Amino acid sequence: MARYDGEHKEQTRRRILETAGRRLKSDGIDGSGVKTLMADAGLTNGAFYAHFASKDDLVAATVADQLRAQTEVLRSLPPGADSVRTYLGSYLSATHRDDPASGCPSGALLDEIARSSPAVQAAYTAGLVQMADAMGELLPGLGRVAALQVLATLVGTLQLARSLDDPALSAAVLDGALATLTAQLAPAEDTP
Amino acid sequence: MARYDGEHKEQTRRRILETAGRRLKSDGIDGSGVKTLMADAGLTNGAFYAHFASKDDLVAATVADQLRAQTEVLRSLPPGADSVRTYLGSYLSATHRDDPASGCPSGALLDEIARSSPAVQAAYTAGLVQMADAMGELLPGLGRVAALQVLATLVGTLQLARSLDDPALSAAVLDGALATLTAQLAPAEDTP
DNA sequence: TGTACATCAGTGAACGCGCGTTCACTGATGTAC
DNA sequence: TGTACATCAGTGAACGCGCGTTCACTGATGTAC
Repeated sequence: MARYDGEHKEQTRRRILETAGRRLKSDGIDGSGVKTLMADAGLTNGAFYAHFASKDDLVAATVADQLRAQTEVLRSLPPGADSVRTYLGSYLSATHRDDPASGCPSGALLDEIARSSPAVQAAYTAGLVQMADAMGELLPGLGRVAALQVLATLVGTLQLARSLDDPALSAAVLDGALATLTAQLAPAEDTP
Repeated sequence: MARYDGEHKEQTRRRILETAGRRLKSDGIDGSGVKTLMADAGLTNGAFYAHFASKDDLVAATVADQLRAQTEVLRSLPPGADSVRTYLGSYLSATHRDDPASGCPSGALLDEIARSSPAVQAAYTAGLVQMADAMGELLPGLGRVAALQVLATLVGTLQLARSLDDPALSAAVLDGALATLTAQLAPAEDTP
C-alpha cells in the first residue's frame, strides 16, 4: 500500500527535528527561517508542511524533543550527589557556554519560550517537569520545585555567562554558581 | 543658529528610548520592528535614522538605559539586608512576572542579548556590572561576582515562571527561589 | 510689529530582501500482472 | 523476469507581507531685518 512504509517519512521528520534543535538553539526562534531549517536537513522549504502543521508546531515538537534528550542525560547517571555535581559541572562549563547548538534548550531559548504560543509553553512545561523529576530522582530529598529552582539558576547563569563580554567575569560567574549550588545541594557531605 | 536648540531632539530621543524599552521587553528584539518602535513614540519610521545609526544601535542604547533605570532602583534603597529582601520580593512577584514591559531587561531579553552584536553585549556588561555593584553596596560582604550570581538566579527564575503554563507551579518556583535566596543572603540574621 | 528666510525634525514612499505558507509538479519507489 | 502503474515525499516558484534602511520632500519653527 504505502510506498515508503511510513518509516522513511518518520526518519525524515526525526532528521528535521534534530537539525532544527541545533539551529533554533544557536540562532533563536525568530532568527531561524523555515527555508534555513529545511536546508539544514538537506531539504527544500516546500516539504516542511508535509511534516509539520506550522513553524509553531515544529518549535513545540523541537522543544519537547530537546527536553527529552536532556532528561535522558539525567536518567543515564547513577543516583547520588556525585552525579548531580557532575551534571552541574558540565552545565556550567565554558564548553557548554560556547556551544549553544549542542546545549540545553532552556539556556538558549527561555525568554523566547516565555513569549511563545500556549502550545509551545505546554510542551515546555511538560518537558521541564520530566527533567526536574529526573534530577530529583538522583538526589533523594530534592523535590520537583527545588529541582526547578536549581534548573532556573543554571539557565540564568548560563545566559549571563554568554552575555558578558568580559571573559574573566564570565568564568567567575560560572565557577561561583557551581560552588554555591554544590554547597547548597549537599551541605551535609562537606562537613564531617 | 540651531532651530530647536537641540533640546527638542534630545527629548524625542529619550521618548523613543523609553517606549522602545517597553516594546523590546514585551515583544523581544527580533519581534519588534522599527516601524512599530517609532509608532510607539508617535513618529514614523523615516525619522528613526535621525536619532540612531541602526536598529542595533538603538538596542544597545536601550539596554544601557534600562539597566541604568534598574540600577537607580537599587541605589534608591537604604543599605541593609531588608532592602535586598524587598528587592528580591518585588523581582520574584507575580506582578513582575505578568508585566515584562515594565520589568527587568535581563529577565525579558537575556538569551537574545547572548546572541546579539558585540556592541549590545558591551552595553549589557557595563550596565549589569553597575547594577551588581549597586546591589553589593546594599549588603556589605556581597561582592560583584556574588551579586551577579544572585541576579542570574533572579533572571532564570523569572523566565521560568513566565514559561510554565501551570500557575501553581509557576508561583511555587517564584516563592521557593525567594525563600532560598533570602536564607542564602542573610544566614546569620534568622538564627539568634 | 510684520514679513522673508534658513533650518532641520519629521514624513512617507520606495529599495531589495527574507519571512511563513500554498500549490501544481516531478520523479523515484514498491507493487501488480 | 520485465513492464505499466499508482503512490507520495520532495521540489521550487509564487503568494502577500513586514523587515531594516534610504531619500527626496514638507512644513513648523526661531531668527533677521
